[in-house]
Amino acid sequence: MNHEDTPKSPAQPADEASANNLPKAYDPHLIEQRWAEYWVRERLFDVPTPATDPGTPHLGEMWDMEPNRVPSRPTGGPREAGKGRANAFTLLLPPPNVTGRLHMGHMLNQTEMDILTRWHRMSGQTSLWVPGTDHAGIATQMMVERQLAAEGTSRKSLGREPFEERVWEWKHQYGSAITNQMRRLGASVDWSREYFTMDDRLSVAVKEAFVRLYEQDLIYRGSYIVNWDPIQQTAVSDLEVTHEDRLGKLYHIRYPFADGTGSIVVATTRPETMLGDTAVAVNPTDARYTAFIGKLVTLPMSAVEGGLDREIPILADEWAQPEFGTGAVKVTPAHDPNDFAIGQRHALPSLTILDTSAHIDLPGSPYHGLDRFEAREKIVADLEAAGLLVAIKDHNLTIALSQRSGAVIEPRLSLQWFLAVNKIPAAGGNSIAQNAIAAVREGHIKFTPSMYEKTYMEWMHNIHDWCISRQLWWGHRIPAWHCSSCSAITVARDIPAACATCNSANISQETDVLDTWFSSGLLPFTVFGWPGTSNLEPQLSNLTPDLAAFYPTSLLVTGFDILFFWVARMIMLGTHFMLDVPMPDGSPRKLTEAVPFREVYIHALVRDANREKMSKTKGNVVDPIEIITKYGTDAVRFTLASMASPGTDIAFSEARTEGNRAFANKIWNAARFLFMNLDRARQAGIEVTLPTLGTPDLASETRDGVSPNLASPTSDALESRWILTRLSQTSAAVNNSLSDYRFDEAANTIYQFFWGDLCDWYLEIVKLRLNFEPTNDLPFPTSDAAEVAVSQTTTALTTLVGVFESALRLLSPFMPFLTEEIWHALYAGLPPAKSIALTRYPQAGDYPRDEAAYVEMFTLQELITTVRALRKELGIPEKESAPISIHGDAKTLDSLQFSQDILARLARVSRIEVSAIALTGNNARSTASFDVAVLYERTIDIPAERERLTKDLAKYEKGLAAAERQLSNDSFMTKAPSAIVEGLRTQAAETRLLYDKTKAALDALPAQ
RNA sequence: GGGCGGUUAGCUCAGCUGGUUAGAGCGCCUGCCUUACAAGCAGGAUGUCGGGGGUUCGAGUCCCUCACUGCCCACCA
Repeated sequence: MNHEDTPKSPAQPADEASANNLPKAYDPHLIEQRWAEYWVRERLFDVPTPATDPGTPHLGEMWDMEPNRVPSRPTGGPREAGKGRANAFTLLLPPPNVTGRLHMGHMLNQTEMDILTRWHRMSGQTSLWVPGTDHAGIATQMMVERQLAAEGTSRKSLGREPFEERVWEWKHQYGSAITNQMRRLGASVDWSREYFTMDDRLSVAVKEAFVRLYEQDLIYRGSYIVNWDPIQQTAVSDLEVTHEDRLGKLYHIRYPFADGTGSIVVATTRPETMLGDTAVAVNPTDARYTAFIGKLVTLPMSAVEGGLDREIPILADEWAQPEFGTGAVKVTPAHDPNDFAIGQRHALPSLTILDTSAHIDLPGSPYHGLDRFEAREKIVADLEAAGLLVAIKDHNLTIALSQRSGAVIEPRLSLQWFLAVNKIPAAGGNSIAQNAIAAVREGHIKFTPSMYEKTYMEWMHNIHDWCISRQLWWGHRIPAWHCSSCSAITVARDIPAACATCNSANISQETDVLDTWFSSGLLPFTVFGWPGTSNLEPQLSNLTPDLAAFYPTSLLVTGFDILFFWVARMIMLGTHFMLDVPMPDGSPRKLTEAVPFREVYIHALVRDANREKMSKTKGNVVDPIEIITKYGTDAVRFTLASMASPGTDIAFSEARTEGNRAFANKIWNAARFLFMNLDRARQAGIEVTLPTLGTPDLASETRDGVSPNLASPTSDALESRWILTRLSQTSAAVNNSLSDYRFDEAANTIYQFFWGDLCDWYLEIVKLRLNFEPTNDLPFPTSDAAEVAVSQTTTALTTLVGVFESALRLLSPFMPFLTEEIWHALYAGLPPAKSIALTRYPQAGDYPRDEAAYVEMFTLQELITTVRALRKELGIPEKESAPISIHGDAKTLDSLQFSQDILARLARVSRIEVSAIALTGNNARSTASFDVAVLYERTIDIPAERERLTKDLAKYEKGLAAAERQLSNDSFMTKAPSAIVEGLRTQAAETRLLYDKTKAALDALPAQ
């Protein structure tokens, strides 16, 4: 911890930890970078593939593998997800886009994952966190296209292959920006397993998945209405479309009957699509129109030259709703999903009248080449001129926008590839959606918070086939070849030489690529090597050693925004493919082992301090790197963790972060205190045993008992017994909270323990026990004094170091940098493990509990607090000591008798008198267990005192009344559990006592 | 149009299966540079738990209803 020099290798820190060379204020910059690099360089969190042992991969062997070696699994740590399963905790990082920059959402996500991974690792599980990045089709393509535009060129003028090369170049140059930012956060991932979704091995897997689904007849190609983004010029899935309410117009347009006998008025929001109308529909029950059914109308564009002069039928279809508009609807099958369905029902032709950029595509017509919105205006004007525009009404409509480009979605009939999610495979079994539903319904996947299970189910039950093709260049190109001779399609794993149908060599590969989510939906098994490379029996070969060891993954941590995009797709594809992969023992895999993960933890959105969604346009985006630079990574991590309560969004607060930086500083200074005293001890020749409880070797020996290191030589002083009890309680609470993903509870518990218990009380008391100059100022009168002092100092310091080291381990998953730094310094260059992250997580059973000490300490704290308050009220100067008088039961007095030195130091008590009678008056206060008076002559502020007492009295009176009402209520007495009744009785008695005392004090106040 | 949340101190939020007198951090007020820490220490003030009704011996907690607010889903021209 020598910060004056150039940073030393963290593996060999300064020889001696000394308070002298520690800066007074904690400066995260001096240490964070160093440790982040150390963790990566030393490969501390890598988990190698288990040795191939055909038949039964043996995870037990992994315990001997350095360096991810952890103490044996203690009892009371994380709950095991599946019984009888290897002791592994596996987690897949939701891959950020290669184009991405770290934002607060990432940081929250990664902080939570890192806390859990570090906790599981320290709890004795082989913990594997797999990182990677996503090629993010559209986003990346856009990024490079923008770059090209700046250079005055374009994707199209470059051509497909040079463009793809260009994107790869971009990826190699900038693609690691986000993972480098991750390293800075201290994410304890296995970097040796880092993947990119377009890596060769993953591309092979994507191809394999596609081909298998095609062979199973679950992928098909067809012409359907899809959501078309005219800017990107590609189809997008339903999920990539957002809806916005806008005020629009409803146009009433007259369509004259072809026979000249009249007309019908239709209502539409999109007059321009009438160019593609092939029918008019009315409801069969609509009496206004039944007579017209079967008649032909002339498309009113007939006045225009260009082949638009056509007659279309009026037909009956349930879709037309009499109440809406005029009750008659024009039908444009190629440009509206509903109209398409009507067209299907009535075998109508589909006329595509817009090109891929949403311009009218009708050569020869006066509208040709116009943008759809320009065309609308012109058509409306023309209709009006022709006297065919009946009305224009305001109309609230919902428009569909492309999430990525913001373009108004144009429903467009086009040839796309789909995944049939509701189809029962030819070979039998369940549909993809059915498996995905069963996996959750049968409890093989658990959602936290559980309400998301409902959301998931709702969506999955109403799911449509998934359009998986995209008209992009960047992505996994669909492994299908079109034959120009017979137009058959050949789908193959390897580039085919000829058409599989007619054997023609005139084949060319499909130009579409796959939806990015198709490849990321496969990740939970493809990252572990699926489909395998061996040439064994194909199905069996799919079980790679990594899959055997790590699939299903334990957990998925993510935001709800990708619940459908990614989570649902992983469940669909995971259950579909993995059901075919045998278990390590050769038995068929069941659904429970086929799921991609056993649990899903869904976290909140990070918003700004005003609860506004962070967005670039609003300019309220909080850059995590900026905040980290300002407050330190640990402080930001701790802030996010402490605010991450399930179900509610996080309003990121800089004030909170500031508070947590103060917490880090507090710990830093507690460490300085510790090192200062270790220095003194060294100079005084006192030897302090460093704690080994958390180290791998000792942990296995002490797993069921109390560490000999902490139990002995442990001071039997009250504060020692108390702090160990608190440590045990805190460990229990933190482990419980983390089991339930209650990061907020866990963080707050540790905060309270470290600051409240350890620093505010324990450290202050321990100062009394540390005495390095036995000849001076000694409270012991005997000649053995020096010896006693040395032994007391030794045990006190040993306990202090032990407790502090445990607290560091407890905090380590939350604040990995700070704790790593101090922990290494504690061992002065000879740490018992390479990292605090490889030590054992504190367990309740690691520390002796002493309930009596807990109660005794509570009374003492109450006394000290009361005396402090009285002193303040009496206006006693801070530095001045004062005598007190106590009245209480024998037990209380007895216990306080041994704590006189503590009272003297913490409450500046110079002398203690015992009073046989109750104490009242303006210098006294009462609690349930004692009365105490500070003996100090000073006039007090009588009105203020009267006000305080009156307030108290009212409070007691109210409480007493409530309690007595309850106690005299027969049904309460008979129905309430006895513990509650007893509790209330005790409380009532105490309140009565306090009431009486307060009343007496009030009466004793001089009148004014 | 369906569905799901939220409403607790000035601010941001806890409060688990209903059970003693509702908590924390920040902010605020008062006094302290007490030799680990002023990014600190000590003391203090602050709530008809959104409104109304109900169930219960007992409701911040369960039910109904209203209000406000946020989000997700949705093919009504």
